[in-house]
Amino acid sequence: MLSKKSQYAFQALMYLSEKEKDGPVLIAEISKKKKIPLKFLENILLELKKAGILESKKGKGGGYFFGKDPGQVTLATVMRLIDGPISLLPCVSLYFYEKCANCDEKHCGLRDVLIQVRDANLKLLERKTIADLSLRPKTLQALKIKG
Amino acid sequence: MLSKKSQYAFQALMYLSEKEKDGPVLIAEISKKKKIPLKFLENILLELKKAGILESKKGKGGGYFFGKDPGQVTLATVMRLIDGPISLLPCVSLYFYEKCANCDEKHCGLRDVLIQVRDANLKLLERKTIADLSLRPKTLQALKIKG
DNA sequence: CTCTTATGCTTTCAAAAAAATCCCAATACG
DNA sequence: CGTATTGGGATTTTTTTGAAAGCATAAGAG
Repeated sequence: MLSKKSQYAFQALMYLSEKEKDGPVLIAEISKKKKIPLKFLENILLELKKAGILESKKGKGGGYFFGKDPGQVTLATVMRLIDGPISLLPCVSLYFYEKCANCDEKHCGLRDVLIQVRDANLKLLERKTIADLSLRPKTLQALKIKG
Repeated sequence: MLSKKSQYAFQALMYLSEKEKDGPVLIAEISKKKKIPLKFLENILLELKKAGILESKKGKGGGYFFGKDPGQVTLATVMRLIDGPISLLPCVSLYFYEKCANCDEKHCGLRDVLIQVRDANLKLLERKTIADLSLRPKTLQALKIKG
């Protein structure tokens, strides 16, 4: 399961993505609109900034905004940043690999399945970006039908 | 990520599956062979028993054994039993559904993606069983080549 | 019937992680 | 300068996880 922290991160990123054209957005505004505890949100945004996903400006007219194109920020990147491994066990993780305590990886049936699970997840999470979360398929469909 | 508890559960189930023909297996034996803390393992096996996956017999010649065919016990079942939801958020869970605090499900792009992720996971985890963990593809391949 | 061998069940404890809060420093702008 | 806003660590609270202890219960052997 995703932690509250990464749920908040996604909500904040979606909000920022929608407001992208309006310039910097205040933490307080996101906090209020998305009902995220203010100080917790501060930490989250800071972490996203350190990773280069967001940027910020202090003082009047300041706030947070994207440091890179929301269409370039994958869900997998955000999840790894905030929650760590996407894999179900460290022994199948690409970015956070750790050897199993008590299992021979060459003969572990569980590992084989978890690698398949990992790949299925990555196939989706590495493709989908923050931009995809706002431009939803259903919305696009609706537009198609209308147009 | 899977908890230690469900890792232990899978290891124990794999061990029991291999020893199925030898009759009941002692908790202590599993604990020793798989290096799982004894008392922790007791609780895990008990939980698996309550779910009908395992059965047990007390006294001399007692121990744990399968209550149903290992080929009928899916990984998804075990994971839900021990760790809870397989989905990344409760709002997309089939067995542990809970409404999102602050998002309109009909217009949540994140939810759409997480449903896809859930389905990709279930496709694998509902198919694979404990029996599959022991009878590994590579082993079968080796047998094919030999035979 | 009672001794031995096992599991059953509740409770408790400790450690770690998650979530939230607090404080003050740094920076930008007018 | 003074106000608005983020920076960033320290701290606290809560929840979850991992593990252990202890006594209860059941089954079989003799």
